[in-house]
Amino acid sequence: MEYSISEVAEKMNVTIPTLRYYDKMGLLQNLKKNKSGNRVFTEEDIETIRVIQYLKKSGMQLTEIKEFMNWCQQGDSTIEKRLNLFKKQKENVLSEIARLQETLNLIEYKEWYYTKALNDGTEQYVKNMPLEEMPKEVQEEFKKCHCC
Amino acid sequence: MEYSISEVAEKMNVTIPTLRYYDKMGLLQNLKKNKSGNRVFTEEDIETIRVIQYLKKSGMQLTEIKEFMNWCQQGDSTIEKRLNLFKKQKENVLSEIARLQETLNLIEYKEWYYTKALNDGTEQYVKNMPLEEMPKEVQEEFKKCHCC
DNA sequence: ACTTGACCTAAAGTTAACTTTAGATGATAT
DNA sequence: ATATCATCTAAAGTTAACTTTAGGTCAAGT
Repeated sequence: MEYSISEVAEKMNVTIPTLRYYDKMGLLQNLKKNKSGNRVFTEEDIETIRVIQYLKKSGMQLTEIKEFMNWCQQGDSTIEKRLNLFKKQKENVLSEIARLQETLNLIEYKEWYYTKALNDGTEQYVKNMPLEEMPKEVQEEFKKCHCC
Repeated sequence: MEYSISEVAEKMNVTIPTLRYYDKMGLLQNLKKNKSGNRVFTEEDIETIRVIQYLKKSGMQLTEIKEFMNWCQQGDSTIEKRLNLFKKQKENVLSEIARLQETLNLIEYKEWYYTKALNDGTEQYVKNMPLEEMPKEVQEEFKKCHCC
């Protein structure tokens, strides 16, 4: 099955210029064109786009992704490099998740804080609430965060 | 306790120009200066910087964060707005975590894939491995992803 | 023959969040 | 008195990842 650029753009939720840009940057190294010069995407090209999107999410820049795509073209001699790359990106994603979890903790503290303020009709009481009166679910490290 | 800009930069792991930039953008609305015009940071200013960092992590832009800081100055009339903001950011962070978890699934599949390729000394076998021979831990959705 | 629609390229423009530069000021050390 | 240091401002520069613009090609429909 083959797809036009507009079909791929819709399917993968990117714009057409973005796909052209990726191609121009060398991220879609196996992408073919038909006789009138239009890009023709295969299932494999679409999988490549999916991988690009995940690698971006894992914190890689397009130039790094391009380098990875070069390695893929070079065959078995680059297997170890590629494995190491994925190991590194795994660490990256894990620490990113941890950081987001921490962010969630702050946000949940604030949610509790402003819910109480809304109930009271004023920030006054929750702002001055002694630590020991706060519920345990409210994260310890944010209990003193009353700046805003 | 009060801090100079360089102390805060080190403590909060940002550059001095970034702190000046945040101040100029109106994100540090209570920040004071001493008689010779130098910024003097209190604990509360530092907490504000911490909140800015988390709000950024939750996906907000600096202009949106500035608007939130304005609401904070406006007092009790904006409590509901602020609560709703945190509710929205919570959803944001949760879906961001979900997306990263999905990214992790792909990466773990690739880790498995390239570990096998490295053992084999070639991609050949793992690339052509029938689905049913793959370990269950390798996520269903990536079993067909052999593009790179 | 002509219009339309989907595609193309090359090049310039955009955006957010900084960073860098240049030049100035004030407090402290020699 | 002078040098050093940390700070300041305003303004210009940077970067990545697109997006937009301008002008052109090609195949299909009327």
